Amino acid sequence: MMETTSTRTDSCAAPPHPHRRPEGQDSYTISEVVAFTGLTAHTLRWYERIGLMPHIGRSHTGQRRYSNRDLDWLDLVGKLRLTGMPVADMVRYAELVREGDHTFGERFELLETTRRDVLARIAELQDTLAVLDRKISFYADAGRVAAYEGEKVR
Amino acid sequence: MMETTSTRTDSCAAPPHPHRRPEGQDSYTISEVVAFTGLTAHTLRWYERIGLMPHIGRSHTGQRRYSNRDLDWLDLVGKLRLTGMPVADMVRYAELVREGDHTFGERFELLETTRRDVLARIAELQDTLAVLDRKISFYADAGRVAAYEGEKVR
DNA sequence: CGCTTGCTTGGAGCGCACTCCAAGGTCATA
DNA sequence: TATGACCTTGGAGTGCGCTCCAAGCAAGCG
Repeated sequence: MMETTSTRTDSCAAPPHPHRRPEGQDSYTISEVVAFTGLTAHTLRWYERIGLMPHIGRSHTGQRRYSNRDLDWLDLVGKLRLTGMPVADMVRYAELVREGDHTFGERFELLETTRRDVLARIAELQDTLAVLDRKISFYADAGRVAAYEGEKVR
Repeated sequence: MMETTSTRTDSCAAPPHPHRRPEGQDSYTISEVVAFTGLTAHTLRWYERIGLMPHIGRSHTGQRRYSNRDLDWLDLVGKLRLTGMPVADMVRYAELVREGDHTFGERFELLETTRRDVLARIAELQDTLAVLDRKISFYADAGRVAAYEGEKVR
């Protein structure tokens, strides 16, 4: 078997990074990174192609060797992805990082905007949760009483 | 102009349904529903085609006339959409509703599963928020000090 | 009557985020 | 040294959720 699709380990894993090797020996193959992140090798290569990752270091024969730093970046990308941030925006952020220190302000603003988006999203979800709870208790205790959908949803 | 793309009003609108007409006179054209929901007419027709909406009532000339009930259903669909629930699952739920009372159990379970998903999603987002906050304060008070990305992200 | 606006349909097209393929080179173990 | 797992590339394909198109019908208006 090759190119495993998603060896995503249980998400209730340990907090830090149990698998990482110390600085200096931090050189991971793409399949190791697949195992750590749950991303596919395809996706990792694609991230690099579109500029969402820096160019990854290579072995003497041209194979990718990821560093701890690369893994940290992937962690951040993973988090940002969870917020629903478009890949294009993350690429933009990556570009700002590559461009150097004079982009600090812009990066800061991008993060702040994202933060506000996340807060708004959480609020939306909590709103939805309320609707869901109402509907669930409706089903739970109205048992099977004439209860068609759309009835006092809100 | 026709087929406006997104006349989404500010989301801090009034809680109930300021625009609705009383039962008996609740007959809205597709463009009215577009204005209410922020969906496009295309999307509304598509929802109907794929079975996410029941077949909508028609005028004597075959034009769609939405009822308050239809609007309620669209509200629910909008909420479920916010949770990230796939359209296919919402269609499944719609089917269960059409199939009648004997699907109560299954509907209940679907809602409960969704509820758990939403809770998990909120937790994820809060986790992300913490990362974001850390990074933001890093940018804020480290000012412009050597601060490359991936540095102690977590 | 012609013009505009708004609605109808089936089917094609689009943007995003992957996802996979084909052809070939590399590495570790027996 | 040979087998098989793993890696490389550019480019094509997929699935989702819309999004749009073309052709045509119906109503209102000057």
